[in-house]
Amino acid sequence: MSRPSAAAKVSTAGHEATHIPIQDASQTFRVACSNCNLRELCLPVGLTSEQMERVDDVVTVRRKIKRGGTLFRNGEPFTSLFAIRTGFFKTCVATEDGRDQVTGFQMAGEIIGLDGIVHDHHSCDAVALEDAEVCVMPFDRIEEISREVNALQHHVHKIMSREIVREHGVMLLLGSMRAEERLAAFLLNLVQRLHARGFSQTELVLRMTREEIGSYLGLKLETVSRTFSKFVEEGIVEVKQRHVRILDAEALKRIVNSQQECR
Amino acid sequence: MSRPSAAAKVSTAGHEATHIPIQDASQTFRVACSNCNLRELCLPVGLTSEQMERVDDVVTVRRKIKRGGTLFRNGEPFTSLFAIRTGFFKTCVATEDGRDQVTGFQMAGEIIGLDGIVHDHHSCDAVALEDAEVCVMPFDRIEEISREVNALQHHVHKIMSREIVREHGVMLLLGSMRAEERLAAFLLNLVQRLHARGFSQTELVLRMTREEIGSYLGLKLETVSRTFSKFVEEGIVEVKQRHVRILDAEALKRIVNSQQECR
DNA sequence: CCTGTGTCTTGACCAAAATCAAGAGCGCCC
DNA sequence: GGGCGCTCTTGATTTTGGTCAAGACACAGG
Repeated sequence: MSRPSAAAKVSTAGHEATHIPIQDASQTFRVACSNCNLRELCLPVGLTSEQMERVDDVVTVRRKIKRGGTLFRNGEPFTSLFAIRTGFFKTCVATEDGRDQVTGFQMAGEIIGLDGIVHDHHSCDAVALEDAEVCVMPFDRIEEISREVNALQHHVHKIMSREIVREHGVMLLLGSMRAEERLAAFLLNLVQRLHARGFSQTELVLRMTREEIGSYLGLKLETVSRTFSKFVEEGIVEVKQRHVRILDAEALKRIVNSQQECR
Repeated sequence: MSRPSAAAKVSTAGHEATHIPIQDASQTFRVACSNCNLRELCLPVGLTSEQMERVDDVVTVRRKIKRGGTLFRNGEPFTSLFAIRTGFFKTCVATEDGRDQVTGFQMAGEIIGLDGIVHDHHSCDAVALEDAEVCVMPFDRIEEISREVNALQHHVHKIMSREIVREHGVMLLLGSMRAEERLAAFLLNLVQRLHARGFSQTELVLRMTREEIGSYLGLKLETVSRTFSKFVEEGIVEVKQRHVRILDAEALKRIVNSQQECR
């Protein structure tokens, strides 16, 4: 089915709650957050079992999306948020004249669809970059239950605030960093999020093309490619197509926060 | 006190609820949203008077900030959201190495402080660009009351979603537009928001420096200045320091969504 | 009124990234 | 297994916007 791939093989167990049981996805019929290995990513911690029961009702069904398929599209009515169970998504917005901008890459445990709340319609596309499965959470139900379970209410607020803060970071990146800094920041961010999910701290498989990375980082694909090559030359990373091994994370960190010294 | 200035003089009345009573600010002692001329910007519409009474309790006090002063700073504990009553703010984030990025400009009726929810601490600075007054809304109280008043709950969600969508737009701007497009989009956005508040559709007074505009748009101040000059040469705007008169809004719109045709 | 400071404009030059182009590598489908 | 996409890499060239520098302008404070 889906492929845990190189990165998954080197996963360093440990975090019991962040280990992703990709194979189980299709076998799980009981849709219950309380049983879900990702619950510590999606849900508030420290719920009583009563509260947990209420929260279980937030997820109605699951939905599978094939690679290349869309979870939702700009303009479609908004009804639900989605928690990613497996797979990898990109979200992107477009101008009238056809240019588009990847606004984020989302992985297991992350919540997608928040853009739709304000106008009752989605304002971006969510595209699966690999076969994926999501938990469908009707938003009116989220609102209903979060009136009863304070921890859920606060958790929803936090998720939205987190997204706002993340986007601040992207604005900083797009507004004031050079190509190398952007790519370094991107790699560090990806590997950090993967690591939090039990994958390697040093190896990753990119699920997106150079063009998609470029779109996210405000660069052309050629620049992304050249910058990868530069990092390889400098011995900072190894790159074989979409497989990336980080040899010198410190160097990447140095690149990110110190444009001054380099010039 | 604060200055309505050129832009205010040409304001085209009409919208009764969006007319800003700058002079009244300091005279108002009863802190009540129900009396506030900005309530249609801050609050859900169609509340019953009972609900309105509950919602009035969201705002505890008002706070004045002098030009140049900060409403909150990166790292400070988060307790409240703020509704801007009068004045104009910028929010900005910074990297360790000192670069900073303006993430937004906020005006009357807009809500500020959402970044603080996720970590109980603010992650950006909010600086007043002119003397300002805000309504302080303790967040625990917002959560409490929004459990009782569904419309408020949904409104809070919408405000956060709106911010997320706005930031998507900024990412699109930073990631894929050229200098002229960025500045054109910026001017159109500003004037549109001012117009919604009863000000002119064609005249505005910039409350921020060229450098701050540049930071927001991912450009250097010289580029902002040059781009203004270019627009002036082309007869699209008139610029006298911070006074801007838009002569040809259509031209600005054309610049924003059509990099293709121009080249 | 004058001076000083912060802000803005403009010019000359430079560097980073975009563009255009060619070709290599890989994987998918027949 | 072979051939056709698509993706990626790399080079040459152009363009955009950044950098450095000088001076103009406007406003606040003495």
